[in-house]
Amino acid sequence: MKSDTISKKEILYIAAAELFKDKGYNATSIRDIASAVGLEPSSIYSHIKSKEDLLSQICMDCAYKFMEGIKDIYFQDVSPRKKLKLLIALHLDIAYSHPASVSVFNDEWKYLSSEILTEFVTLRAEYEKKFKKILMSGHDTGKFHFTNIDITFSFLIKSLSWSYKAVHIYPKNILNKELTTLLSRALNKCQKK
Amino acid sequence: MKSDTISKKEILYIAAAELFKDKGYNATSIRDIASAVGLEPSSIYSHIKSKEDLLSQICMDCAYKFMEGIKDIYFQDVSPRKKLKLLIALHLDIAYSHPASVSVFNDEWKYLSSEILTEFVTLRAEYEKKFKKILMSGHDTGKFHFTNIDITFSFLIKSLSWSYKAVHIYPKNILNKELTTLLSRALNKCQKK
DNA sequence: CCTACCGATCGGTAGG
DNA sequence: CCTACCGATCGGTAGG
Repeated sequence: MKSDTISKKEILYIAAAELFKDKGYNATSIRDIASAVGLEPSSIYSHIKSKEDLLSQICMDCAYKFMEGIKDIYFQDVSPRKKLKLLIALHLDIAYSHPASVSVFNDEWKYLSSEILTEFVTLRAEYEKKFKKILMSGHDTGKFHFTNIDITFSFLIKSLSWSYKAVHIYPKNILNKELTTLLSRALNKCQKK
Repeated sequence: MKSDTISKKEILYIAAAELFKDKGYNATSIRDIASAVGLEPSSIYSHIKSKEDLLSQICMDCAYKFMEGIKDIYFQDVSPRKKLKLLIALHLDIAYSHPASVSVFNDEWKYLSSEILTEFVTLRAEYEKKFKKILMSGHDTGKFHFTNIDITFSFLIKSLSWSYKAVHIYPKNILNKELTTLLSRALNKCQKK
């Protein structure tokens, strides 16, 4: 059955993500990928049409996972504080289930060629817009405290985007708890006693 | 005079940092660097001995700037909270004065070859150790609140390390103020009213 | 600092 | 999926 076999293309995809993460996209050759999956270099091209195909699939898959995740959160009828917690969980869920892909998504997307790059950047801009709207709704209701929305967004995204590196060090729930505490407090104004 | 001339080597260094930042180390060719400074590719080798020489100079210069900066802060007789503020200022000072180098330092160091890589990683480990000691001294005196020192360190470092991207967007003092507020609050336990 | 050039490696194709 | 191979580009050297 389709659903319980893993295609050669998927094997290539997984091997490529791992290699791109470790060596970087440009330093990874088709020959590296071929030998990782036990094929001759030219045989790769029976399954993909170019090296960049692998990169764009990895990056776009991740981008769509984040988009779907934030859309779901965005339209839920819960408080901004709860939405922030869901966003943290979203980043950790994706990072912990696909750490190599997230690494490539974070660090190698800039090597996408123009067509796909445009699509990627557009998606990322939509994500940023939704994320900022959630932050602003918390800001306007006095739940979140910050001055500059752009700085605050960049700060939060960078705080979340290294989490794929923690996959083999801490269980997800430990990281989730600590980051949730740190980030919630960061946006929370302290009452002076 | 030596002090008011800028050597060809320094020109190469600056051009390389800019190109490595924009295209990545592996995607930047000696020919790219040569044409950026108006030389023939082979002439580069009158000033440097290899392409990796440029990368290692950029990365190690940055690494030593951070080391010197943290040593100075570490031995000052001020509170942990003040030291954290000085650390934020250190990261912003270096990022704002050498944004391209900091970008390369952050993202391209992994392409250093083994000898220099070892030196780099050692320096970074020392930096991390000092940074964590500052955090722990605040923790032990009840000034900083966190559970996991490693997660908290990674969180802070990542929060600071994107600042080179902000150089052409916000004045340094704006970014400093916002980050100082966010990060101070992140480590600060809120008194319930 | 240049002209001329080298061996190695790259992504990818032809043909079966 | 393989053998055989291609043109392009790479970092770097020789020699002046």
